[in-house]
Amino acid sequence: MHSKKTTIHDVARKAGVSAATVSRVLNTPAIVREETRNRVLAVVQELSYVPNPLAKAFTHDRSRLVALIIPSVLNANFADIIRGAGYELSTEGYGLIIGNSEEELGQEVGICRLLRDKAVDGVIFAFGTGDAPPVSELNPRAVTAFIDREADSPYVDTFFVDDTTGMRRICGHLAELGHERIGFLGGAPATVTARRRRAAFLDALTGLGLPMIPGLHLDGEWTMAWGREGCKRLLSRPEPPTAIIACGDHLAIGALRGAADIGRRVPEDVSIAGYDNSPLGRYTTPTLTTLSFPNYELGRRAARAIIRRLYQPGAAPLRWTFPLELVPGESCGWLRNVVSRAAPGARS
Amino acid sequence: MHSKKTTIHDVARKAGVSAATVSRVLNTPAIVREETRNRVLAVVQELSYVPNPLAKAFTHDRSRLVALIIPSVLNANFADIIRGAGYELSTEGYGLIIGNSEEELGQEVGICRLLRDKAVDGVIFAFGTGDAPPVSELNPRAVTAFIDREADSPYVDTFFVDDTTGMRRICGHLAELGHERIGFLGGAPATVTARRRRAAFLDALTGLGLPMIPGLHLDGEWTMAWGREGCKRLLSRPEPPTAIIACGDHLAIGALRGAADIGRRVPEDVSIAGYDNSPLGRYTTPTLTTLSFPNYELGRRAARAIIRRLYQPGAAPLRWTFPLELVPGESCGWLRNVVSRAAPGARS
DNA sequence: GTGAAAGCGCTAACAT
DNA sequence: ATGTTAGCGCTTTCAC
Repeated sequence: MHSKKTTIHDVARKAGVSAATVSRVLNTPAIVREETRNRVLAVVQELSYVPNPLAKAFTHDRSRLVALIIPSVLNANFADIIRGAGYELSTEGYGLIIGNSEEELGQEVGICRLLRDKAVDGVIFAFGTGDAPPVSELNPRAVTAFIDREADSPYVDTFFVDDTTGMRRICGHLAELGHERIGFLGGAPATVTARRRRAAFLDALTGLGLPMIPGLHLDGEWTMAWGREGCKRLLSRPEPPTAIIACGDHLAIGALRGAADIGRRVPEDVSIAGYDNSPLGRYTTPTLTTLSFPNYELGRRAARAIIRRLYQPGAAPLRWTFPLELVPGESCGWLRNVVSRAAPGARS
Repeated sequence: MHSKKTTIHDVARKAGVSAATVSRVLNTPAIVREETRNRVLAVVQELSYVPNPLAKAFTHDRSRLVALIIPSVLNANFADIIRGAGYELSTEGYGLIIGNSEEELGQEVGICRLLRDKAVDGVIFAFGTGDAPPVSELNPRAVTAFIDREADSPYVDTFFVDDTTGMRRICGHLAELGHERIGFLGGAPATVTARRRRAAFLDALTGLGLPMIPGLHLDGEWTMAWGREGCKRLLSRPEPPTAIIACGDHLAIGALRGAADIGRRVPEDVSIAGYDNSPLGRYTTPTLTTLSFPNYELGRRAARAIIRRLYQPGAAPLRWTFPLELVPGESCGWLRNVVSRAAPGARS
């Protein structure tokens, strides 16, 4: 049990040099004479000296900590963002703090306060509410980056996915399969993500000349439970949709279950499409037709952007939009199968 | 644009007091005269002064940061541990750093090095490899807690789940349903968790007087892919098991898919049980018979333990074992259905 | 190339 | 009840 931690002065004394020299050996080895350097290094080794990170952080006024605020750690997609950001940050010697907002602005405020007390160097806001993130609660020095969320100031980097094209791909796919009555399961309307996807969906419908049936477009929450419930609601209508787009894989998985609850088979009775290419979608039965979603990449890019901006505060703001590609699965099928089977009411 | 951050001295000067008094107002308000206090508080407000957290951390020699090292953020169970720990920590003003070990000891070493540079106050090791965690790489002052992993030193708190009873419950359930040929899909044998669950399974078999058929007990990895593959392997045997226990819900979900791949129905053709009560198991079709698993609670308790030990370094080590209860789902059914294999008659 | 000294912002004795 | 002083461990001028 060491009575005291060894400091730079202990090393200096033992090596017969000044603390400044030890510091130089450790930080800018090139500028110190080789002989001195080796001597110091030997003592460092011998005493197994490790510079006090807290003191370093203090003198540098940098914690080398970056936070990622996401609506939920339970969603496998967000988990991939964590992975991407974590990978990028750790290779640069940065630590990653996770903030779980549960989609509430209040929580975000609390998290930001906490982060201020942790002196994080940067914050990535991913998805979340439509409200402006409470950056004012942050350490003013902290730089920010946004994922699928609009920035409220210049000099922040933003990363989006191309929902417009993505929705067009999914809708186009369903249209090719003969579907016209397409239901839509939306996320929490309080989130920009949900609003944007909904708008993109309607846009795609129009672009493809498909009928617009507002009663088939439901808003909800970002939970599997809602996917299940919403799906049942849609399928229980007198004129149910023949295909349903759930604008998130979690919703889609819930929808799959909802269909099963009321004895509808997918895709024989109804086609169901997801949105974020969750790894889970490869294991459901049927597998999910969905959209490739660059979660890992989004996390990496946002982390990169933070680090970059830490070193070049005035760098031009990045604004990146990732494409979304169709990932065909078994959950969407031809309309004729539905027609031959479904009984209820007339068709439009 | 502030040319400089306002410090405690700025506040002191403006309020006509010493820095020490400002510090007292902020930290131990009770001991300063009300009038002075109010005056200082007013200035704090006016200058919107926020104490430099880095300086605080430095002087206190405490970062108020705790790390959680888990094998994967992609697993919904681990996510619940994150949630539990995050909740507990944030209410105490602690930040949570996530370390993703991907089950590799090498990664753990790297993470611990990183954490040392972040001067974390405590580390929770959850699951992971069977090797001793590289605590030596940590800041020696950091306290530790372990989840489902054996501690290598006294004075650390450990949290386990009662695999023995848990496995007995599952096996007992299957036995009641008439199953005797029970297959087992294990996790990565390098992890203690996998080894313990396997041992508990064999133990349960013996306890129930069920036949021990080693060929039906497979080791693998902690992935859905392995669950799928392993399941197919078991079911393709000349004498396949009538029930399979996957010792993790991810494995079980993979197994469900594996059964579907080769056209076996669950539970009509084969029963499949999971292990960690993942929320996903409620949404699969069929829903998973599994074991309640106190992930959130494990995270909370471990975080609590860390905080406690931070304040009482010499506290007696905690060793807690959580019970595991059966969570019946649709994925396990009566043996007679398997035997007859014709009509899907009664369901359990 | 290296040392001396100042200082980052805060807190904790010690005085008063 | 409040002010003074002395660090915490490191980096960084500025001399030499």
